[in-house]
Amino acid sequence: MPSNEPKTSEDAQLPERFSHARAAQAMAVMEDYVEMISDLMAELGEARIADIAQRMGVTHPTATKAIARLKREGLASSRPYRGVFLTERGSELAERVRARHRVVVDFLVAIGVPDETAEMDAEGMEHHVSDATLRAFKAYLRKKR
Amino acid sequence: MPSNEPKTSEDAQLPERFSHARAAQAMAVMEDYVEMISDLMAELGEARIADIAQRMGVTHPTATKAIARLKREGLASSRPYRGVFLTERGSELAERVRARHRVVVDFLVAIGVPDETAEMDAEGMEHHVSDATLRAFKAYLRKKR
DNA sequence: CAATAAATATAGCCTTGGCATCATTCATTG
DNA sequence: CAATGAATGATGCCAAGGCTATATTTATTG
Repeated sequence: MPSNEPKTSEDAQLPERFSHARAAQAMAVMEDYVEMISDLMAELGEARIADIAQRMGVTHPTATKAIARLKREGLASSRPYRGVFLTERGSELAERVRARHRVVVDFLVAIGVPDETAEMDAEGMEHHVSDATLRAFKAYLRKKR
Repeated sequence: MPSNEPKTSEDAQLPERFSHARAAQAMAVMEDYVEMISDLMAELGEARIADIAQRMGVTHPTATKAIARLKREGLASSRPYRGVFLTERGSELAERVRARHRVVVDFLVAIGVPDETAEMDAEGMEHHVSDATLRAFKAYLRKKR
C-alpha cells in the first residue's frame, strides 16, 4: 500500500494545529497587558502597577512579572516607582489588539450573543482569531448593518 | 460624587473576564488530550502514549505528564506500559468537546473562513466558546442551511 | 530464546504565570 | 517636616507544560 498517512480529507488532527494554538496562547498574556496599559493611559493618563493588577484580576507581583516580560520583549518600558509606558511596538500591538477585540465582540453580539457573554467569550477567543477569520467577521458586520 | 466605579455601559474591563479566560485556558489542555484519546480509541482501537504525543505535537514525557494530570482529575486511567483509557467522566467530556469543536469549525466555514484556517482557529477558540455562543453558532448554521 | 528495536517510564531542567510575605520608597497630611 | 499609609519592589514558593537524556520494559525477529 502506497499510503500510510491519513487522507487529507479526514480530520485526523495535524500537530501543527496544536502548536499553533500554543504559540497563540503564549502571546495572549502579553497582548492583554499591552492593551490594558494602553487603556489605562488613555483613561487615567498613566498606567500604574496597582491599577493594572486590579483590572487584570491578579496580585501586584504577578503584574510586575508580566511587565518585566513586556520590557524584555521590547513592548514596554518603566523606571522604578514610576508608571509603565508602551514602546512604539507596544502601542502598535495595543492598537491591533484593541481593534480585533472590538470586532470580535461586535460580531458575537451581531449573531445574537448577549453583551456580557460576548465580552466574556471574546476575551479568550480573540487571541486565536486569524486575519482571515477577522476579515470574515468584518464582512459579516458590513453585510448585516 | 456618589460614584467612583466605571459606568456599566463602559468597556472598562472587569477582572472577572480575565480570570474567566484563565480558567478556560487551564481546562484547554485537558480537553484537547481527552478528545485526542477518544479519537485514537475510535480510530485505532487504543490510545498509546507515542501516538498521543505525535498527534499533539509534543514529546512523550510531555504527553505522559498531561495524562498523569488527567488521571489525577479522574478523566483517564492507565497502567504501566499499557494504553490510556477514559473514565466515564472523561468520555462524556470528550463527547462535549468533540461536538463543540465541530460546531465551531462548521460555523467558521459557513461565514466564509477557508477550511484549513477554520481548523487552525477553532483549535484555540473552541475552549472559550460558552454555551450561549455555541447556541448562537448553531442557530446560524440552522438558518443558513 | 537471545538480541535488538521500539515504547514507556523516570529524572531533572527551564519558563511562565499564579501566589504570599516582607522590605522599601513615595506621598500625604497632621 | 515627621509619621503613617499606600505603592512598589524583591524574594521565594508552587503547578503546569514544555524539553533532553537516561533507564527500563515490551515486542519483534534472526
